[in-house]
Amino acid sequence: MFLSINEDDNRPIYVQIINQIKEQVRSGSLKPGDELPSVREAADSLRINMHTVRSAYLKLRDQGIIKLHLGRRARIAQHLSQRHSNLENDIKVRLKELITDALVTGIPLDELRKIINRQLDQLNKE
Amino acid sequence: MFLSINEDDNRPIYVQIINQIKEQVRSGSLKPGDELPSVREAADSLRINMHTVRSAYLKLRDQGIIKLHLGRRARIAQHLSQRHSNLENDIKVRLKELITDALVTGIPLDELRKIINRQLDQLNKE
DNA sequence: ATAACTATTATAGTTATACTATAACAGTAT
DNA sequence: ATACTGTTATAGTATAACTATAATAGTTAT
Repeated sequence: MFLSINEDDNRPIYVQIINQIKEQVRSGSLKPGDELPSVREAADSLRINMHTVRSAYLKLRDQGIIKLHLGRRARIAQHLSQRHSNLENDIKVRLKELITDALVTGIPLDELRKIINRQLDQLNKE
Repeated sequence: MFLSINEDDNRPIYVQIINQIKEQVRSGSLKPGDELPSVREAADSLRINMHTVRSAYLKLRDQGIIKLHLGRRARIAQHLSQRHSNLENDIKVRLKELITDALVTGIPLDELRKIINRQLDQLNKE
């Protein structure tokens, strides 16, 4: 299974699951139509409750990333990337806060620029 | 007063306060040594409880951004920007998630680059 | 010194979030 | 049929994010 829980990560378990699935979608490990593990399967494997997995799946469904159907496993949505202006604005707000945090905690602007470009460039290469 | 609460923002009040103070520090509206409003003053003005303001101040103190002393108002720390590798790593993790979210929700990489550069460039001009 | 401001600490209660646990119900696939 | 699926319901625990009140203690101005 491609899911794991990091005990040192203090974010909620369901958020960690969401992030991991999103990352797999971004990298192409998960493609539209691909099946996700069933909530019971994932829960047993991660030794957590079924409902914790389900809450992650529900959020992903609300974000249009997966599709849920009674009796069938969750699947990656066929048509990802439905853009909403709200989402773009949310990204901008988070970006602004991230930059502020970096600057206030002492990372200089030019170094921040480097860190960002390094991550963006790495995505271009993939 | 330079603090406000956005009802539409679903983040906790104390987080909003933290972000606003950090942004003022970044922009230079608040400089090292400057006094913050007293917890009671801020609480009355925002119509919230003293302890909500205090919890924001405690977090800011833990991040080394403000100093607290019994009987005296909180002040912006003299020596900001104590860099910890943890903080830098935290920034990188948040950045990666932000990029993933942007890509998965349909913002193309080159446009994301533009959005980021626009925000960074704006800071250079200030 | 005392009054009026500060922060700090303690205690208690409310509401919401993030779970865990169990069970029943319903659709799907073999 | 049966063995998977998701869905719904109900209940409980632990923690976070507050609100409320009050007592204690240091600071500052008069």
